[in-house]
Amino acid sequence: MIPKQNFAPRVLGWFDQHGRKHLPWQQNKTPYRVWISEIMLQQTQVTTVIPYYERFMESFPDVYALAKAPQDEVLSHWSGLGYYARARNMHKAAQKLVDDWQGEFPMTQEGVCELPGIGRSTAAAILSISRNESLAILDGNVKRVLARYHAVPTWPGERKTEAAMWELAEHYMPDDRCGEYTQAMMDLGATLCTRSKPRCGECPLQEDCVGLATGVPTDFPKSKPKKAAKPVKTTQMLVLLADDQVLLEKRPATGIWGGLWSLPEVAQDEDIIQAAEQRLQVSVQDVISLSSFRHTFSHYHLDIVPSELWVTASTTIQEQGKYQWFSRAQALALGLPAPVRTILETHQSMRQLI
DNA sequence: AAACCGGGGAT
DNA sequence: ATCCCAGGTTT
Repeated sequence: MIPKQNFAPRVLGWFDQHGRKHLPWQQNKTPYRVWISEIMLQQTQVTTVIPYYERFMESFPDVYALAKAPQDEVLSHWSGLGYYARARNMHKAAQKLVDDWQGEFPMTQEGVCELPGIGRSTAAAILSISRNESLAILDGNVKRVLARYHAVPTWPGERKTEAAMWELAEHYMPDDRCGEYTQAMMDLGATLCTRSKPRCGECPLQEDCVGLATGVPTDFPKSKPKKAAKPVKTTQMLVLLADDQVLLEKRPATGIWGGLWSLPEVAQDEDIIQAAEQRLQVSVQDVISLSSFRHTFSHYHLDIVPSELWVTASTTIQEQGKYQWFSRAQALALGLPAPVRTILETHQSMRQLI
């Protein structure tokens, strides 16, 4: 059992002296007002949120006003905050509160979690701040404070680590002054125990913060392990040959190889003859497997499985714009993705062997 | 350009 | 039940 070490009293003492207590949503702390502030603060800094929050409350002073407002009006009040899905969820949640809960927030955390856009942490924030319930939050700020205080050795994105951190959060949650404690933890993380340059000298937890004792508190929380192994994707590329010409496909302007001419691709598990005959409108006479190879991007490996298809072009697919037949010389003069160029050059030597 | 972020959606 | 992503900002 981890001792409590006066954790909450120290955090609350610091809050009494240094915490922010006059923000708009810290007055008249109804569940509704706290909820709106929490959603806005999930995505945006305090100073930006304040004017949005005040305009929002003026137009939608309670859950009934929000529920009956047209979605467009809600979104226009959100305009500039981004993450519009959260505003839409909020609007839906307001309607649910009115329809199913007589406009009141449910009495339990589980009940509050049923509302769209509200999960365990946000529900705990709403209920602890507005009703002084002893429910712990675990947002990014609290994660950072706890990860440092205990020098948590693993990445909080891991399920086990996250579960352990929820236990810590609950362990330190006091039975009194719950709402203030929630506020205090968020403030501590936001103002002192920041991601870089934490001001440990001013922290109420400095004497027994294990992260600080290591000498490098910013080593915590441990960051997401760098993918040593880049993910591997596989694709099949088709070298369609008809009358000494090869079929290329113009890539969409955006995304990988945007705007370049490339070989037609077929999904890893797809039958290439079927795919070619259906999608490329050719009749396949012969198939030759070429050697597979790996092309590596900054963020993944692409295993390419090329095949040479000897075909007769039955219809006029070349008129569709996206596809075009080229002589090998023409093709090699185009902007081609490096692996495609490799295939076409290799193919030339293959051809001489046949 | 990479990390971060709570919740939702997909698997 | 678990993993991964959308949609942004911050470092």
